[in-house]
Amino acid sequence: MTIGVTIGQAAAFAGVTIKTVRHYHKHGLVEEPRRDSSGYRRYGSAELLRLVQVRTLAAAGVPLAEIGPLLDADPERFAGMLVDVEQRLTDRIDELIARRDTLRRLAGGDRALLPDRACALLNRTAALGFTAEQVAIYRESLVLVRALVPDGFDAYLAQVEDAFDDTRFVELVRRCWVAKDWEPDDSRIEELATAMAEQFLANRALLTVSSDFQARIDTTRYGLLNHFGEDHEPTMARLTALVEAKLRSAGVRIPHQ
Amino acid sequence: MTIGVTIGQAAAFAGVTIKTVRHYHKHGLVEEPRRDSSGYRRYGSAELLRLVQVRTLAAAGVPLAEIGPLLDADPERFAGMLVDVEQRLTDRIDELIARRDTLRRLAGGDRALLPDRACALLNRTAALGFTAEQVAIYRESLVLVRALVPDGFDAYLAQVEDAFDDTRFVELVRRCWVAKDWEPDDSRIEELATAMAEQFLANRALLTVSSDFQARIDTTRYGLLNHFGEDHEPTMARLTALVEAKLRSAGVRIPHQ
DNA sequence: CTTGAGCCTGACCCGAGGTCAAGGTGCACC
DNA sequence: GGTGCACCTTGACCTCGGGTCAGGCTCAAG
Repeated sequence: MTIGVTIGQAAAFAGVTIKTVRHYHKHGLVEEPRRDSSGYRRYGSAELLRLVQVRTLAAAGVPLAEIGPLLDADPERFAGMLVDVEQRLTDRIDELIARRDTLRRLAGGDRALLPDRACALLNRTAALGFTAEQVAIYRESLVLVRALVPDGFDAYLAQVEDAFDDTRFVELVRRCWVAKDWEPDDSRIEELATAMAEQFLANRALLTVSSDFQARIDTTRYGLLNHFGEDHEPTMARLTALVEAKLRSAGVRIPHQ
Repeated sequence: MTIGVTIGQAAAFAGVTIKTVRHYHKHGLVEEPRRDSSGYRRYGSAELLRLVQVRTLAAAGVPLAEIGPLLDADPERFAGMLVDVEQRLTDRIDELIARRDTLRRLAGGDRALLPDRACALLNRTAALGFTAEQVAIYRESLVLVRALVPDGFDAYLAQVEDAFDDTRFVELVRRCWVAKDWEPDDSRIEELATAMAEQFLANRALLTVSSDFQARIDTTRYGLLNHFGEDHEPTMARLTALVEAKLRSAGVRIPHQ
């Protein structure tokens, strides 16, 4: 009567492959069992127990290099470490659940990149009558701002929400979008810049940015005026410059460049 | 005004390392963004979106090689594949939860190797007055039987549970254990073998093994008589041989060797 | 003008196994 | 007593998803 089970049976019992069992032997996690007359490994319950222990810990995400010392530690320490391993496992489970939620957002474009609050803002922008292109550009600016200043993003959103409550300001922004297609030397630009600056000064909340935000956004532009492509939009560049100049001369500190 | 965010900001936004972003570029998962005048990569919202998509799928366990085709598929197929990915993720979560439960069993030896039902059986064995050593040997036999014949294990347990209800049988088994220390030619062995065979014949249920079990256990011994170390226990070997002979002459089919 | 952080490429390294090759064993069936 | 066929042996190399290191460039601040 040959005593003990073969490597295949041991592997099946522990729920791993034969190769994995040999891997564990090679790394000293499970001692090599005795061999039968033909050189086959023969596993007894002690080795099976060890194998199940190793596999369970490995499957829980414990690196192989840590498993040996862990299993060889005295029972007290072992129990303590088990609690730790369980905690790590729980964290991983929670993370996977979070990933699954993110995955669901993936189906609907924006929601993968922006929090619900920002998506709501985009919807509001659309409802205010801005064109699809305008909304898309604004969306891009939101994504980039969030990437640039993750910590200040919530404060930024709050400021924009406030701005949207200022109907005169919204109207001016709409006119700025129209101005995009004017010639850079159109005389109405001067007029629009004056109105814009006055509105900013009348509602100073539009200008306040958190110090955190301010500190890091120097190279970027503030509020709704911030948008890329200015290189290709000389009219907008001129409008922005005029508004900035007017605000500065009214004593508002605005970073240059 | 430099447009777009740097690789570090993009990586932080997506929650990966810089190295990982470059890895994705190298494998064509995220297109290389344009570079600024100094050769730095500059990411726009399109690349950020793609990056978040890739990271989300990768974190959900989708192999990198599958992610490209998946994201480039038309929206309908994409949605379908997302469901599939989500299913895989759910499976993994469930598996991790199961692992966590197994981990808890690791603290208490037996429970990592044997189902609760088998542990209960061991406790019952102990309560019936068998010594700790006897219980330990029986435990080992249970583990090995489970490793050898995983599918037949439940049926085997059921049979043993029945056997334990047969008080005369239990008494005989206890006497067998005592016999272990007798000389191989002790005359009481003959007597004991006769009693054992009679009991088997009186309660045929003790002999029935599921065909599934039977088919694969030929090289092993049946029921409680099955235990290793017979090589070192000539007395037990003789007892077993006598019982088998008596059963065979009574017409019971027992595999040889 | 230096300092420190961030970026560039490229080559090699790592964990946890998987794959392939070339051969020995055990057993059932003809 | 062959002959499959599944299973076992060792050893060398491969894979995936990155990490690490080296050597050099760029940028903003003090």
